[in-house]
Amino acid sequence: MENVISTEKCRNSIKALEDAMYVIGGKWTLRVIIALKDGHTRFNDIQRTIDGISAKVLSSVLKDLEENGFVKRKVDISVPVVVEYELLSYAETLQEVLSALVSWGEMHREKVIRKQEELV
Amino acid sequence: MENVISTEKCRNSIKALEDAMYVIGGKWTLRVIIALKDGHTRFNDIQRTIDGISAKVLSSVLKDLEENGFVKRKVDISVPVVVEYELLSYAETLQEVLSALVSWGEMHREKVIRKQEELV
DNA sequence: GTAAGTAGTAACCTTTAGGTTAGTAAATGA
DNA sequence: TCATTTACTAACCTAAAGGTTACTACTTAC
Repeated sequence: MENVISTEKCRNSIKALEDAMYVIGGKWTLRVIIALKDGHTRFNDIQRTIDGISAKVLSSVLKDLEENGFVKRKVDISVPVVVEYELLSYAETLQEVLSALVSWGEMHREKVIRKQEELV
Repeated sequence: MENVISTEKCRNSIKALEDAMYVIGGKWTLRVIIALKDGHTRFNDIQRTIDGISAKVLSSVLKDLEENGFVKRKVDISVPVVVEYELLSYAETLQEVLSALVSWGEMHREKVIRKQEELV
């Protein structure tokens, strides 16, 4: 019985992990979120901040972010139309994931550099 | 000056993030690490625990994990040959990332379910 | 004698995320 | 007047991750 419960817990964790990776695992997803956090709210502005992203990809990432409740798309019907992407508070729930990834990445990079230096 | 420093910090964080995603962002990478953590050390054993993974993919994931210092491949030259994959202590550095992803995924799933219920 | 298990690899195919190019329509700047 | 900016989209293409099938050579179990 104990066992059944623990394996089910385990399965749930794995599902959760896969869900998380599905939502934020894209090549550009987190970078777009960061650009929005840094105050870039408009399409071309975001595209300019993120080196290498194409309009097509940015557009689809923004749509996904909207669907997942991270972002609100606000259209100001003026001439010309102004579209603004607003980061919603739900995006803040990613903070822990984000900082865990960044600090692990920094640590890993240092390790890789140390290893390279040893080889010289 | 202030600005130069902060934008460089920012660029570094982004690099770190991308490095991290590059290393652990594969479809199966974290699942293999979890299987190893759960005490599955042999090839076919790991493959059986991870539903859907093919031998080819498992083989390449294990090679990557070895290269990145997460895993040691130990061959016991007996008849038949026994190969064991040992999780190294470096894999423990992923703990924070792993639990952040799992708990975020669980939270997100609950949110999605709540949303679906509202629509009924 | 044969089926299944050991730890994979080779060769091939498919899917899909992402990249590229071109174009919209209206407005502003040089 | 011509180029540029706005916020995209359509159509197409590429690369790479991953999937499938078949096979190795040896051993044990039935």
